[in-house]
Amino acid sequence: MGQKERREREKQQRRTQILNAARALLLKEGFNKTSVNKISKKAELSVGSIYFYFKNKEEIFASLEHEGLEILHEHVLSATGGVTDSIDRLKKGADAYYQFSIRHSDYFDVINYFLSSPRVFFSEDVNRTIDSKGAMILENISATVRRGVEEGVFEEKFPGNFAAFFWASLHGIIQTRKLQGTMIECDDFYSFFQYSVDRLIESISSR
Amino acid sequence: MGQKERREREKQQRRTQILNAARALLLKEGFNKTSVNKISKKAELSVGSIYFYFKNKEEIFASLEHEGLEILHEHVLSATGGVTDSIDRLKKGADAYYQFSIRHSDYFDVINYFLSSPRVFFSEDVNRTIDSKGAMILENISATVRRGVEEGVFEEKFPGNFAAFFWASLHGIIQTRKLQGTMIECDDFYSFFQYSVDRLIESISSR
Amino acid sequence: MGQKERREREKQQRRTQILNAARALLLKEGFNKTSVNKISKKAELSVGSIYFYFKNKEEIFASLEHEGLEILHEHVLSATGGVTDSIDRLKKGADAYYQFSIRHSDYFDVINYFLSSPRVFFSEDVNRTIDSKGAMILENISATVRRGVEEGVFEEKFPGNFAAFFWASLHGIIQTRKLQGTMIECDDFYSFFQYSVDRLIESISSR
Amino acid sequence: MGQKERREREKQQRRTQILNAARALLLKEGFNKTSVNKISKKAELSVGSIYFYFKNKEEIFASLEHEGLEILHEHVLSATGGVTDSIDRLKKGADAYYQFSIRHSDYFDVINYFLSSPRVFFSEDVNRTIDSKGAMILENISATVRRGVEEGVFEEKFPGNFAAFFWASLHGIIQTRKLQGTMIECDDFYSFFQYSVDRLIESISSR
DNA sequence: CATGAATGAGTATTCATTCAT
DNA sequence: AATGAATGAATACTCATTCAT
Repeated sequence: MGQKERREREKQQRRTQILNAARALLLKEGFNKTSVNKISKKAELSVGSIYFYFKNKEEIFASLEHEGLEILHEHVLSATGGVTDSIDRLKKGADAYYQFSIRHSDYFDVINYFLSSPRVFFSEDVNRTIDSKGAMILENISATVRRGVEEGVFEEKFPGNFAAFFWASLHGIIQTRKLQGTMIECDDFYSFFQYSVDRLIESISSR
Repeated sequence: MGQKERREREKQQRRTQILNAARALLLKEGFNKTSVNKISKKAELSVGSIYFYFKNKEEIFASLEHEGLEILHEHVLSATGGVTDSIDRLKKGADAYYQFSIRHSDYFDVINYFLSSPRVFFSEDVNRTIDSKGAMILENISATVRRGVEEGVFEEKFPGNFAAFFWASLHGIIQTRKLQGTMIECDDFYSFFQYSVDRLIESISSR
Repeated sequence: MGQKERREREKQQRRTQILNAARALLLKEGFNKTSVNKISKKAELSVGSIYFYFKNKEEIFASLEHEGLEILHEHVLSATGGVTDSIDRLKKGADAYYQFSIRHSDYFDVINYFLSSPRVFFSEDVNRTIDSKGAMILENISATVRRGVEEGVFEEKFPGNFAAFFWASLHGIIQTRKLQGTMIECDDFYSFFQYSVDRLIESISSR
Repeated sequence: MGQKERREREKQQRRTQILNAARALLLKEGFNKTSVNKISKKAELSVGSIYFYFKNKEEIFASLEHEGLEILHEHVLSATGGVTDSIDRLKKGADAYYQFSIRHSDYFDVINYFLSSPRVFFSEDVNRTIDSKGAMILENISATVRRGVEEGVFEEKFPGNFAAFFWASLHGIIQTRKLQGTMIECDDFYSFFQYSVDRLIESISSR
C-alpha cells in the first residue's frame, strides 16, 4: 500500500534535489556555466537520473522559472496582504517585485532569461503551467485596478491590459538597473524606480 | 598616393563583412549559437582575421549594438522629424521603436541582449561610446518633454527621469510580445503597445 | 557479481591507455607539442573521455611523473639491493639514476620538466603524492649516509641535506649531457658522470 | 660616409628594442605566453621587422640566453674580482650564480629553459656563440682550480671536468629551490645552497 | 627596410545527450 | 529506476610565419 506512496515521495525528493542544485549553481556561476554535469554532481545523482526526471536541461530551468514566479507571487501577496488602499496595493506590489529582483536575483535572472531570450523552446504543457502562474500575478494587479475603479480612484476600461502594461514596464525598468550612472543619471536607482511606479499609477489615476 | 586611403577603405570593408556575417547569423541562429568560427566562415575570412579586426567576440556584438542604436536613433529622428505637437512626438517616437523592433529585429535582439544579460563585459571605452548613443536617444525624449512642459501640455519636474522611464517601459513592453496569447490576452499586440504608450503619456499629461 | 570488478579493471585499462599514449607522444614530440587531442587520437578514445579520466592535461603529466618516480625508485632499490658497502651503495644508486635517464628518457624528461618549469601548477593533493615518492628516494640516500657515518666511512652531520644535495647535483649533471662536445669537452659523458659521482662522495668521505 | 654607420647603429638599436621587449615579456608572462606578436607590439615594431632581424622566435631567445650568460659572466667576474684565495674564489663565484638566479630570474629561466629542454634547435652558428660564452665561465672556474692546485689547496687532475661538474651541480641545486618545504626539508634555502657549495669544494680539497 | 594584414591549424576545455548495463 | 562511461562537435581564442605592398 504505502510502497507506492513512498516511491512517489522519493521521486519528488529527487526532483527537488536536482532543482536545489540547479538553483545554487545558477546563483553562483550564472546561466551559461551551469551544466548538467555540474548539476548532477551537486545533486549527488547520476547524469542519467537527471535525464530521467527532466527531459531537457531547459526543462530544469523551466521548473526554476515556475518556482521563481511562485516565490514572486507569494512576495507580492504578502506585501499587499492587509493593504486595502488600491494605490498603496499597486505601490506595495511593485516594491515587492523590486525587492524580489534584488533578494532573489537568481530567480529574477531566470525569469528575465526566458522573457528576453528570443525563442520559445518549451513544450506546450510546460508553457501552460508557467503562464498560468504568471497569469495569477497579473490577475492580482487586475483585481486591484478593478477595485480602484469601483472606488473611483482609478479610471481604466481594460484592467487586464493595464496589469500587463504595469508588469512589463516594471520589468523593463528593473532591467536598466545596470545602466545606472551611465545612461541613467540617477544616483539612487531605487528613487528612480519609485518615481517610475508613481508615473505608472498616475497614468490611470482619476482626475 | 591614394594607396593608404584604399587600404583604409579595404580595412573598413573587411570590418563590415564581419559585422554583416555576425548580424545575419545572429538573426538566423540567435545569440548563443553564433560562434566566431561560424562568423569567419560566413564572412569568408579566417578566424585569425576576425581577431585581427576585433579583440573579442563581445566586441563584435558591441559594434552591432552601436550600429543598432544608431539605426534606432535615426528611425526615431526621422519619425519625429517635422512633428511639432509634443504628445505626437512621443507617440511617433514610441512607434518608431516598435517598428524598429520588428523591422530590425536582429538589432533589437542585440540591444535586448546587452540590456538583459546579467553582466557587463565591455571595456570602459566601448561602454562609453554605446552609452553616449543611448544618451542621445534619451535626450531626444527629454527635450520633447521639456518643450511639452513649456507648452503646458505636460507636468514633469524631471524630464530626464521620465525619458529613462519611458524608454525602459517601452522596451519591457516590446519584450513581452512573445507572451501574446498566453499571459497577455490581447489579440493584437500592436493595440496593446499603443494602449501602453497612451498610458505612459497620460502619466505626465497636465490635467 | 564480478561485474563491478570487471568495470573497475576496464577503467584502469583506459587510464593506462591514456598514460601510454601520453608517454609515447612525450617521447616522440616533446612536451609542448603533446596536445590532448593527439593523446586522445593515439589512445583511440574521445577527447571527452580523456577529461573524464583526468581533470587536466597537467594531471596526466603529473601521473606520468609519479610513475616515473616510482620506476626510478625501483631502479635504485634493485641496484642497491644486496650492496652493503656504503660508498658502493651511493655509486650504484647514482648509476641507477644515470641508467634511468637513458633507458627511460621519457620519464626523465617528465621529472625534469616539473623540476625545471618555473611554476607549480598542481593541486596540493597531487603535489603531496609526488613529493612523498621523491622523499622516499631521498630517504634511501640519507639512510646510506647515516650507515656510512656509523661505519666511519663518512663524516656528515646532516645526512638529509646531503641526500638533497646529492640528488640535485646528479640531476644537474645529467641535464648537461646535451652539452657534451660543446661546452663540456669530455668525449665520454659516462666517464664525466662517474668522475662527478666520485667527487660528490669524496665530499663527505672521512679522511 | 657616416650614413652607413648611422644605419648600422639604427639596426643595432632595433635589435636591442626587440630583445628588451622579449625580455620584459618573458619575465612578466613566462615562456609559453611570450608570442612574436606581443613582442612586436611591445617593441613598437612590425611583426615583419622582427622576422627581418631574427630568423626565428627561437633565435630571439637564443640571443637572450647569450645576454644572460654574459651578465652571469660579469657577475661572477666582479664577485671574484680581487679575491686571491682559491677557495674563496669558488665560494664567491657560486654565490654570484645564486644571486644571479634571484636578481635576474628571467635570464636564469632562459638559461634553464635551454638547458632543460630536450632538443637542440639552434643553428650551429648560434650554438657556437652561446657555447663560447658558457665556456668562458667554465674556464674561469678551471683557472681557479688550477691555481688552487698549484698552491696545494686543491687536488684535482682534471680542472676542466671539475668546472663542468661544479657548474652543473650548482644549477641542479638552484633548480630545486621550488621544492623547499616539500621534498627538501630545509627552512632556509640559502643555507642549503651554502652547505652544498661547501661540499663541492670539499670534494677537491687537499687533505 | 619596413609594414601589417592574413592565414588556418592549433590550443585546452566543456557540453548536452545517449545507452548499455 | 539508476548509473556513469563515452561521445565528438563545439567553444573562444592564439600562434608563428608569410608576403604583397
